Amino acid sequence: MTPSRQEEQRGNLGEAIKEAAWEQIAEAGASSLSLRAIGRALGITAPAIYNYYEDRDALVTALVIDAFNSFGDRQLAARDEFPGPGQELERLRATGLAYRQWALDHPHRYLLIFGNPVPGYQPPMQELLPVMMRSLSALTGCISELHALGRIDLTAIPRPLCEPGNRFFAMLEPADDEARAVYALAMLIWSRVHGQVSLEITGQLPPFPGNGAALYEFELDSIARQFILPN
Amino acid sequence: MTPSRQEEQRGNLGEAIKEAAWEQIAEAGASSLSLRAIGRALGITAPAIYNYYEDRDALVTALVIDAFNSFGDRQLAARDEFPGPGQELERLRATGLAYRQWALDHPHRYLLIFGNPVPGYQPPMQELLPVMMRSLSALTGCISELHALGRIDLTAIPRPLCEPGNRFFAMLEPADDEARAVYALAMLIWSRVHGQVSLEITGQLPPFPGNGAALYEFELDSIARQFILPN
DNA sequence: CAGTGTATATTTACACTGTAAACTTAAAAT
DNA sequence: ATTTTAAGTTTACAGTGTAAATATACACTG
Repeated sequence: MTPSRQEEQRGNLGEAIKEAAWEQIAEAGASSLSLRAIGRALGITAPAIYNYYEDRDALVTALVIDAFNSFGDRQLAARDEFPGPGQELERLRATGLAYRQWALDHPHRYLLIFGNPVPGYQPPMQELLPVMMRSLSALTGCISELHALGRIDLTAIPRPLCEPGNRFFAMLEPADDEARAVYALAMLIWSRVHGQVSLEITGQLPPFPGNGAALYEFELDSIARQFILPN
Repeated sequence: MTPSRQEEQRGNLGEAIKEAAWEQIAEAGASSLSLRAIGRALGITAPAIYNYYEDRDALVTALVIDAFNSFGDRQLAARDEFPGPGQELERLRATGLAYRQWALDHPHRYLLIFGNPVPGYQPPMQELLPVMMRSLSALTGCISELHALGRIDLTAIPRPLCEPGNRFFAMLEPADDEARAVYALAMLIWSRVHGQVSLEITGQLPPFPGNGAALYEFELDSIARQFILPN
């Protein structure tokens, strides 16, 4: 007698549910995620999922955290490709290129964490902030390094207001003026790469030479030229 | 005997359906749009909507077209605030500021036309391309003007590939190299403002001074300094 | 070993969703 | 006056998330 799918999966059903969810998201997008369809794929019924995730939102949160970790891993790995002193610019560029490549590799994960919020889903920031900050630390780290080397002039960068209720309050509150300027520049660079990448993966940009990279590399060069002093 | 809501609406139910849909979208976002809830709000049953829109997608398309027209109206109005010769830079900046302001005024409309695709919705480009091109014409017009005045150097701008199947194929196909470079620069500028605006209205950017405009105006200045030659 | 407790599933049920089909009603056209 | 047509309704079906009650099987305890 062959073991049922249910018995095969026993013990790691929580992970199997996430895997099935990713497969479903890869096919039809993040917001058409069906617990019943996940159950069908795993040979269980939909309410069984409630033993592993409190509700649909909790499952989405688990997926978001996984996505942030996957994204953060790539960001940090790209940064560490150029670990030496004197390679600060290469580090920054590598994280920039990795940003787009990860998004192209996992467009639905990208949209899940950086796109429109899933309807009705309120992200629990307390849970997400650590993985968010880790994933952005590659960029902010590069900026900090370059600033410490005197190669970035932060005086003209607008400072963010530090108002409670904002998504990044817990991140900005303990930061001094310099750190806030670093964050602001990171946000500015992030918004540029996000603009292109989000339009590209949603098919709203025409294709460019070099697997679509020409316009993106133009932007990376623009960022370096505008903000990073030579030498 | 008071006239039923049904009788009140008769004759312009098609418009009333769209209005109810916008109200619903303003409350819960674009993808949680319910035909039955629209019917409830109007005192009709859901299947009656099928007399005005073939299905849910057709209603979404009508909403998208309305949103593009509203957006385009504001873009063109902003451009026309500085109609004189010699005001080309002010025109460009006014369209840039109007871009953000319209998004802040109508965040759900913005996300509907420029954000994640609504799950399962395939936009009919043949219908949408005219209103899309009109709404982008304020920006492309400003760039063309400035280029004609010798104030933009397009040589370094990457040219888009013109491949069928892309969203903008019908727009790029008849354009010559110069027009394609204008489009490419427009896409680049668009991706920058879209990056900031989309992050801002989804609450992923911290607030900045001047009603959040400080970082955005910094970007508009960056665009002008990088691409527009003085005089 | 017997019995109990707990974890994990299922079944059932409810309130939603889009939409297809058949039916009713009222106005317009011949 | 009769027929046609438009624009509603009711009914029905297949799907959704999820709450509540129920069944089952394993682990621990007396």
